[in-house]
Amino acid sequence: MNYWLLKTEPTVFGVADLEAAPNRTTPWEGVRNYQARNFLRDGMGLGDQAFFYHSGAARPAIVGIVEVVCAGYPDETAFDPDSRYHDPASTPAHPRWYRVDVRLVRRLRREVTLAELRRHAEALGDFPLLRRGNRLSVLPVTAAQWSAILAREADSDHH
DNA sequence: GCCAACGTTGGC
DNA sequence: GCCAACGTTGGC
Repeated sequence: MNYWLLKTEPTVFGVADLEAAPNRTTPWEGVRNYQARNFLRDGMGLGDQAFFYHSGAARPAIVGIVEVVCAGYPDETAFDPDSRYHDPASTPAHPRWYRVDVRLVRRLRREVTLAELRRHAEALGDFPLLRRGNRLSVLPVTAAQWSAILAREADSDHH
C-alpha cells in the first residue's frame, strides 16, 4: 500500500469533473513522461491512495483523495490518431504508455494549498512537490508526508 | 504574460 | 555520446 500525488489542471480535468464521472472513476491517461509512466506501471497497486492536486490554478492545492481501482494497463489513447495524447511510437503490441483507474474517495474538507505546504515544509521533509522546478505529474508520497498533510487539512488554524 | 526548470530531439 | 535548440510545465 503506497501513497502518491497526482497533478491535474482543473481547467482540463478537475475534482469537480471526477465527482461528476460515472462511479466517480476515471482512467488517469495522457501521462507522457517516462518517470511518471514507471510509477503508474510499476509502482501503483490496487488500493493505493493519492492526493488529487490542482496545478496551474490560481491557488495550486491538494483538493481531494483518490484510490487506485485498476492497476497499470496500457494507455490506449496513445494508439488513437485523433487523440491529443496520440503517440505513433506506442503500439498495442508494444505499448509505451500506461494508465491506472482512480476513484474519488472524497474531497478534502478544505483545500490544502501549495503555499500552506511551503509554510509547513519542515513537517514534510523532502517533498518532491516543493522542490524547485519540479514538473513530474505523478509523485510518490511517504506515509509520514501523507499523515502530515491530512493533519494540515484537520488544522483549523492554518496560518 | 513571464520565466525558470526540465525533458526530448536531432545534428554532429 | 555530447550538447544546443526547442517545447512544455507550472508557479508567480
